[in-house]
Amino acid sequence: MTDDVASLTARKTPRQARSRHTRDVILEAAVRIITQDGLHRLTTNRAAELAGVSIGSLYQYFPGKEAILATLIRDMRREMLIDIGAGIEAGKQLDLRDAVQVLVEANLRHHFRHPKLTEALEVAEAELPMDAEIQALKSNMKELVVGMLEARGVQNAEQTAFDLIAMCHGIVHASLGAGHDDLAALSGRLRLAVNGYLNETASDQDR
Amino acid sequence: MTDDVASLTARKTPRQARSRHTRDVILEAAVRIITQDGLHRLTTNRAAELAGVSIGSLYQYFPGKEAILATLIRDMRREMLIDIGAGIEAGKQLDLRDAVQVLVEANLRHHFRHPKLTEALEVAEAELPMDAEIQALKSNMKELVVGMLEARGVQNAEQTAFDLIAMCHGIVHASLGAGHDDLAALSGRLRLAVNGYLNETASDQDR
DNA sequence: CTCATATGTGAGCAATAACTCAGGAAACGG
DNA sequence: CCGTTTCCTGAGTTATTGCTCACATATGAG
Repeated sequence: MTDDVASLTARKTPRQARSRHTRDVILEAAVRIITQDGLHRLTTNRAAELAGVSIGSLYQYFPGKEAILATLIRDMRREMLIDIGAGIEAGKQLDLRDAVQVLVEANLRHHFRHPKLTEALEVAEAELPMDAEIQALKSNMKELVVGMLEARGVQNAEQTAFDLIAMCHGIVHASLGAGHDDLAALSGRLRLAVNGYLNETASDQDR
Repeated sequence: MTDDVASLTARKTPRQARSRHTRDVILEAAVRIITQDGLHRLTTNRAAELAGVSIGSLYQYFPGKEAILATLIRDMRREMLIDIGAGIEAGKQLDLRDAVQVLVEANLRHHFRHPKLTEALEVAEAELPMDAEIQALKSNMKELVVGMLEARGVQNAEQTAFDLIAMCHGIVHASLGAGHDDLAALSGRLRLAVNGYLNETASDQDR
């Protein structure tokens, strides 16, 4: 009945190596369940069992399954934020289209690195009250992209970032769902979509 | 336990007006639950209660909640197929970009006509074994779009249709999730995305 | 009116999930 | 060593959900 954000944060932080291990084992088990059987098959009992840990231990670190999901989502968003930061740094000297493509490919690699998990966590995120940190991470990611666009003279950068991210996400999601697993081909199609949008908005300058 | 498609089809078809009514009342209750409380709050007991019908009656027409969802999905896809057919007919004389835009706006209106429901059903569809009719409906929809593109000289129409649908879906989904409810603005942005993609692929002819 | 068929009822069983708690085992500091 | 803190255990409680079944009621044809 606690519909609060409090129920999404860890209950106790490990102090010994032993406990950090059980915490990790629980998270790994959760990942295995999600990737193999799907999000709705994740339960606290099942996760504890698969982790080879008692249900009591699980509740010592997570107040519920939402907290487990929130932890995984946090980890994912942190990783993404780092990737985006690195991508922007790497594309510092590139022009608009190439710089965007660097980010697109970073995101693509993320999906291919964690097949199924990334998709599932994004679904979970949509139907979960996000805690402050997750929101901050997403906000930071957005700001990085917006800044990158603005630095290259894109007007209405907020809207552009929103749409570019949304349409890439749409294509990636649909492709993975349809079983397309050719990263290079996907990358090329995303480039088409992104460049097309950018050409259409910026009716003048660059290229 | 029955992971079959059999569990997705109706159990008994109504023969009297009375029973057709209870069947409809159940479906309406399911829709209310989904739109107000979300997909995961839909249970057979709850739906029966909200419908003012006994749980036994529900099971006379639906072997489980997946069957209810499958019915709603079928209805949605039928409606979409009709809309697409009408849209293609209406845009018969239009050029590629305008014809596509007609379809895009038909889809947009569908989302705005059934706020939340369409989104929820598409989520449900993704994690449900679709029965033959649903698959056929989706296949027909795709063929209509592909045919429309081919009739206007688009090469690689399959891929193009896939990507256009996916990117529009992505933008619509993200926008609705973010609370954007300005249909006209959304329509304009989708036009940008679509035209951009089309310009990028068809490096020659038309326009 | 009468009976066969169709439809409706809801108590209640079985399975599953979330979560607690009293107590035991391990680590750690001194 | 020994006491304290940390960590682990898992049977058991509570709540929810899916679903059945024996029985009640309505409808329609003859």
